[in-house]
Amino acid sequence: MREEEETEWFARWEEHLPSPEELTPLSQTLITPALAIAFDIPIPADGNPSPILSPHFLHRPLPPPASPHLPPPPDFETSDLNSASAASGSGGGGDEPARTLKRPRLVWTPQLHKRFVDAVAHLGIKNAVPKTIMQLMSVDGLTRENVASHLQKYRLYLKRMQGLSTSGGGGGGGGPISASDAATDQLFASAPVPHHFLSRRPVAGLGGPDPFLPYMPVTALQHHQQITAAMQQQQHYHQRHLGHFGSPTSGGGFDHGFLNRPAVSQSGMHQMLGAAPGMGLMQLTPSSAASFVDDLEPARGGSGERKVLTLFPTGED
DNA sequence: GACAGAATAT
DNA sequence: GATATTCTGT
Repeated sequence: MREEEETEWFARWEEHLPSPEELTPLSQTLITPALAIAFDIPIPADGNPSPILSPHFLHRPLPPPASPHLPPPPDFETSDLNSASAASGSGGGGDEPARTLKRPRLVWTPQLHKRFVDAVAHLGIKNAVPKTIMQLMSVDGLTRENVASHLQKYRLYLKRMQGLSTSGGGGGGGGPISASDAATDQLFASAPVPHHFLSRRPVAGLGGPDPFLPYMPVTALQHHQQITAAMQQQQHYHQRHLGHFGSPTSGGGFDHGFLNRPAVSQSGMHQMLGAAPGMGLMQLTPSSAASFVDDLEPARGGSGERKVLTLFPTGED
């Protein structure tokens, strides 16, 4: 029956949820040492180098950059990043420090989005407001603005989904959530939308007994394994190149064998980003080194100075 | 003044 | 298109 299905997907989805421990921090400072020096920004070994992020990793025994888990990103050409950022980097000088201090663009990875959805689910769509969501997510460096922005988009997505399932129009026929091939859908599809989100409220006839699914507290979820999430992220990016999402059957699709591998020690990664001056991209990346390589892929080389920031759940909320 | 949500900009 | 920033209402 339907319920069983939901229970099933939920159970599976849950497995993919990142746990704070797995996700643990690894991030990078957004300000490279060079920049820090250039702009006289203090970088305490055990403190906050910048107001941008709270670098747990900073006082964390950072694994050597030569970590076996950190193979040189094939697609990621440091030189490109460097040169690209050179204009805005310390060398470019053209950019003001203010720019450097500017909060970098956050990339909502599937993992991060999962946390987001999870939080929203727990709060209930009605109580899900940026601040609360942010707190529930417990992601270091994540701001209310980040969440608000994402929430805005998420709502639009939900609305769209509702429209599809409600008006029965769109190819949604099969289920409530028929992932389209839009990038957005891929991301959002990576974290199932609780069905009750899609149902426009207890409509007569639907008779949803509970507006809520039995979501377990985030804290509980956090204890789950999540290596899979890392994989999904990787796949997410692969998909962008290879084509589509739902091809678990194909050898290259879902390789659960890989997913089920013992969690890679989160101990080290992301330092590399720090090595890319001018790169302010921030990504919440789970500890799996396996995924970070792909993560680094410059989502958009066009703009030249896109920045990514790596965030991570702190779990200390 | 803080926050949420929407609109607009990058 | 994704995310940030700004604007407006509460």
